[in-house]
Amino acid sequence: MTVDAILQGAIQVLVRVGYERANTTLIARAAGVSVGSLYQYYPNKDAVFSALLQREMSHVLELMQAAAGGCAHFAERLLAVISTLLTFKAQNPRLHRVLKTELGRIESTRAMRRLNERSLELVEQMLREHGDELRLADPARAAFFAVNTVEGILCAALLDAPERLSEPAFAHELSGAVLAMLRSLPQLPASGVYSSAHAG
Amino acid sequence: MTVDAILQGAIQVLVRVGYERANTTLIARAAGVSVGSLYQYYPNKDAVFSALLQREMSHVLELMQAAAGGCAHFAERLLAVISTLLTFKAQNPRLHRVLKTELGRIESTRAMRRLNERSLELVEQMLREHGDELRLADPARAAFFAVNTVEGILCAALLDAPERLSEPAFAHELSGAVLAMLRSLPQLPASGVYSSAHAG
Amino acid sequence: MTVDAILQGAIQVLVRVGYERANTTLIARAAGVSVGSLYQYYPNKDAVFSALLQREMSHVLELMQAAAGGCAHFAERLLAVISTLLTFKAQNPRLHRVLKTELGRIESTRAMRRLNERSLELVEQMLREHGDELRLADPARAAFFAVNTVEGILCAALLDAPERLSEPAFAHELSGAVLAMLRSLPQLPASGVYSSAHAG
Amino acid sequence: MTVDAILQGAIQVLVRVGYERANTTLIARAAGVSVGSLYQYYPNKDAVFSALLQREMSHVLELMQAAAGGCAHFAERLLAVISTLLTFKAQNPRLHRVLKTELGRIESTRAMRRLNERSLELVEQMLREHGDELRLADPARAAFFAVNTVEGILCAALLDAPERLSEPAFAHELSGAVLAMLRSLPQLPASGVYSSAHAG
DNA sequence: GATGAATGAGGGTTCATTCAT
DNA sequence: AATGAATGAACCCTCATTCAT
Repeated sequence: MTVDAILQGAIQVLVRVGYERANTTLIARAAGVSVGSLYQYYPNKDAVFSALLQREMSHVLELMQAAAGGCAHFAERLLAVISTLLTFKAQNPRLHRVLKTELGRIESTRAMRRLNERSLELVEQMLREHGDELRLADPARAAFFAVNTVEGILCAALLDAPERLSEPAFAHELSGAVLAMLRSLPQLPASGVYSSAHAG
Repeated sequence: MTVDAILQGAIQVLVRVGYERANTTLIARAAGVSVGSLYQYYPNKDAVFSALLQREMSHVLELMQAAAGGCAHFAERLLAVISTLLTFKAQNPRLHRVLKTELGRIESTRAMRRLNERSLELVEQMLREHGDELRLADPARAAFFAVNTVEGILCAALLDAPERLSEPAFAHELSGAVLAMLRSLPQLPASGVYSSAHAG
Repeated sequence: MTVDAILQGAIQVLVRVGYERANTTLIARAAGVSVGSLYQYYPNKDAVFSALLQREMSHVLELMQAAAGGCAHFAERLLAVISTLLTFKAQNPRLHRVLKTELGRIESTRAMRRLNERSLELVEQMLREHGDELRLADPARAAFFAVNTVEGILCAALLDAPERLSEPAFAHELSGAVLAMLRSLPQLPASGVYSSAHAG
Repeated sequence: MTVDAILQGAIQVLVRVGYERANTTLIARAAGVSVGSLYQYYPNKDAVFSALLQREMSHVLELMQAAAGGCAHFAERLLAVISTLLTFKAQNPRLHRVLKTELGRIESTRAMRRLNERSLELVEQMLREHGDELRLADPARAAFFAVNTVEGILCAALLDAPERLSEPAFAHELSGAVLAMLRSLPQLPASGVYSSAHAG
């Protein structure tokens, strides 16, 4: 309850004044609690931002996971996942811009690393599930490329044109680009049966 | 002279302790000058980081521009440019990681915006010069995708595996991926044959 | 409580080292609080001095107002008010010398201006209440002359001979001088006789 | 030459930014010389302001002394002296406001004390020269009252209505007020001859 | 004599954190 | 558990002064 209020306060403050000017008093005030309470739930300032970052990431990861279900083809699934991601960030672009561009130091926290890995794994998992269709030689590497391509373009969009983030056209464009990229990556050698068939 | 020493000091400090813990005294000390001198050349702390960021970006932009010359085909050129970029950042990955991930607020400086635009323009220019080969419907948009794909992947590599940054294989992989992405983007309607057909 | 301690600290420091050498650390130390506390109650250093100046002025204004009551004739009243003022400043001449001679810039604060006006108004009011006796053509102007004459002489006395400030002879001298000055200022045209003559 | 340029620079800076923000670099720049040169002629910053204050005071004292000559009656002389003073300060009211209200600490310099005394002596001398007319029991005390009355009113006028400083009406008003004050001060007992004549 | 870059002590201010209530 | 006043280390920045050229 209080924990949640604090994270909401942190969001408000980050959006309003940015990371540098965000301080615990401001966050506590925005949360409607006292600084003392803030320190009862979080050991220090960075822990608040770290928790916020983790919550947001976990949340969007779940949304993406949910969106991924119930799609037959990989292209559909990719689009669904990317749309979900863009729609999520479009709900509060200022916040996500700040999280992306001003919280760098925190991102190297161990907990953050694990979450980053989880999102890589989610995508890798997707790629593996469509192994027949994609035939990627190295799904982990492909996931790394796909995830960071999306992150890079999303981050730039957050800065340049946050209002276009939620346009379906953007999601289509982006997922098309990522798909093309994935198809260009090294593929598994043609599987036995088919290749011998061709050879035959 | 002193200006340069200060930027070198800033680099050392950023590498050693990161942005949050970097302070003007530390920078001045690392530069071998006094704080007063630092403030004689830069109006405030952020101006130092801003100047550093600009210098690094300008430098790599020039290197990339030079690398772009003397390549016949687009694929070659793209590879040359990406290799140059990766090689440059690989020279001091810790620095470039910090610049990329902890200096977010500074990046919204006007001067930084202009440099970002310059790099977009450089790539857009490249794409236009190979218009016949690529036939991109919207070179500016394509440049936006290409640049930010590279940035996203580069940034992740800086965090995860800085040592692999300078491997030629990585540059090949990345430039191949970008090329594939570019080829998937909307193309101009076919010309040549049809137009002559119309003309005929 | 803390607020008061800070003002007492400011007084001590002003008396001990003067305005130029007074700094927030010194004031806080003299007040027995931390710098942080000082800044919890005052937005900046000058605000402390401003508050002190205001408090002292408000205080003496009230004392003067009280002293003014219960005097039948203007001469008595003027003497009472001036005696009060001199006695007040004589309690801490070093402080009031510093306040008068080293805090010039602060005096142009809006709050200070208003207090200055209040003291002018107090005197103007006094002059108007004794309109029959004094017959001043321009009480506001007369107040301006009277107040600043007292201020000028008081300020010089604070520098030259603070110990004589509380001597009753000085108050008598000064109030006599001010009274003479007031009587020399332009008067209203004679009334009474003439008006009744007209009426007759 | 350079000395004079520095004082002119100091005036410009005081007028433009006030005492607190006035620094040696600014003064040197305004004077068209280097900081080094400033320190060749003045041992430290305060010495510059002190010299300026002394020069201005000496100058106006000379002007007042000159104006005092060639006046038969005391009233004329007083008016001439006060007019000269007001006219002088009216030439640069901002400067003289700053000198009066922000340079308090410097005014307690020994050199300043001597100049203050000189101006008191000038007036005392005047009062003595018109001894027959004024019959003041204590000319030094009278000078103290007169000088500081003028200073007090002048200082307030400098703050409140600098533009009216040069109006002849103001000088008349002020000199009339001072005259009345002087006439109210304790007088010498009637001299032998006359009093016996009256008595007889 | 003149210059002005360099110095670094000093001071204003902030803010993460604590702890008595 | 909650509060928020108090703390004081830390940091940005200024500027009087020096001194090598």
